[in-house]
Order: sequence, then C-alpha cells, then structure tokens
Amino acid sequence: MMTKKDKLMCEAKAKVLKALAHPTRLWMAEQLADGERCVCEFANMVDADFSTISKHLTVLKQAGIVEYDKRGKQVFYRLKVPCVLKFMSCVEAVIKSEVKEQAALIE
Amino acid sequence: MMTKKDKLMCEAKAKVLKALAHPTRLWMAEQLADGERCVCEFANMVDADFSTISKHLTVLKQAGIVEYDKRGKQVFYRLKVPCVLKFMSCVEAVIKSEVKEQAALIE
DNA sequence: TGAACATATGCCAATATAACCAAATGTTGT
DNA sequence: ACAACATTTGGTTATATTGGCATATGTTCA
Repeated sequence: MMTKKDKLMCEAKAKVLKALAHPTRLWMAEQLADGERCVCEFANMVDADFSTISKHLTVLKQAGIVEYDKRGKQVFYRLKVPCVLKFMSCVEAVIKSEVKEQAALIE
Repeated sequence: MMTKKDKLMCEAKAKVLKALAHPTRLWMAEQLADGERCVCEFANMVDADFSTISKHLTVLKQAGIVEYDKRGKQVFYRLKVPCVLKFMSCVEAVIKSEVKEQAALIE
C-alpha cells in the first residue's frame, strides 16, 4: 500500500529528481562538480536568455541541490550535495542498455 | 560551453530522471526493488485509476527503467537497471539537508 | 463462440513548465 | 546621487504532463 507517509516522502524525492530532470539544469549541475560558477559564466556557456538561466538555478536552489553566495555584483552557485552527480553513471547505464537493445533490433 | 553533444547527452539523461520524477512512478519503481509486480497489484496499492497506473508504467518502460513480461492475462513489470534506486539515498540526503536548515531557521 | 478479466489507448480538461521580453532590484565605482 | 553592471522577478504565451473516463485489445475459460 502506498501510505500517506510514502506519498509525502515520494513527493519530496520527486521534487529533487524533477529539478535535475531538465537538460540545461542537469548540465549546469554537472559543471558545478568542477567548482562554483557565477550566473554570468553560465550565461556565456548556455544558449538561453539570462533570465531563463537564473530561473533554472533557482529551481536547483529550491530543490536543495545547490547553494549560492553573493559576492559583489555576482552570485556564485555551487553544489550542496555532490552525490547527486554520482547517480549519473547509473543513468548512463540505463541509456546504454536502451541503445544496445535498439541496435540489436536493427540487426 | 554546452556543446551540441552535451545537449543531446543531457537530454537523454534528463528523460530518465524525468521518468522517476513523479511520486507515483518513483514509488512503483521502489516497490520493484523487492521483485516483479503485475499491474493489478499496483492497482490495489495505489489510489489512482487503472489507466493512470498503466500509463505511468509505460513512461518507466520507455525510459528504459523497467521491462515487462506478459504471462497469461497479466503483465509483470520489473526493474531493468536496479542501480536507479541506489540513488535514492542521496536524494534523501538532499532532503535531510533541507529539513535541517529549515529547522535551524526556526530556532 | 462468447463472457469475464487484465491491460492499454484515445480523448479531453486541468494544471504545470519553459522560454522570452521587459522591468525591478541590488551592488560597485565615480 | 548616478551610471553601469549582475541578477531576479513578473507577465505572457506555447507546450507538456497528468488524470480520469470511455473504449479497444488481447487472453483465458466455459
């Protein structure tokens, strides 16, 4: 049975996953594995409006994945819970498994 | 720079994450850690329309997270890449970190 | 063959997300 | 105080997701 407690817990977890479940946000989170970045750096690296990038970072912030630091005019974001990226090797395994199957179908 | 290749890769990964980023789907995936389940079992465990459950399972299937097996009238789903659940301990760490911070604010 | 059952699919309405532009906020240096 | 800059916020529109209902498909058993 999916209890009320289960539901609440899964909603909380889903929120975190959802935050990472966007190509741009995921990419930015991965970049932060190398250390903090300011919003302006992302603006140069990603092809999207400045405000769009800012909003994506806000989503990551609200999910508890990143934290930030205002220094002067700039805002620096960094990973708060770096383990989120360790998961990516598994996600890649899922993708590889799919690709393999599709390749097998073509044969 | 977020290259075209980066983008494609992140889109693929995001698709997998997105599939898990729904409370009901996440819960169902977690249940499958204990072994396969048929759709009818989920129907008894989750408070949602049968068709809704079926659709959620289809999303997990298309993301490559689960696979199924038709046996008689029933369809059994099981985890295809079990490591996806290992990530949950990290997701829980994110949540705990948030809860702690909020608790600290109240003090 | 036909009834009973398990699951999937199509359609639709409600809601959530994403992106851009324009405008607001906050900071630094003059 | 003002101009220049970095970032956030609000408004709007386009698109995607979700969930339920009704319907279709496929299987078993009599």
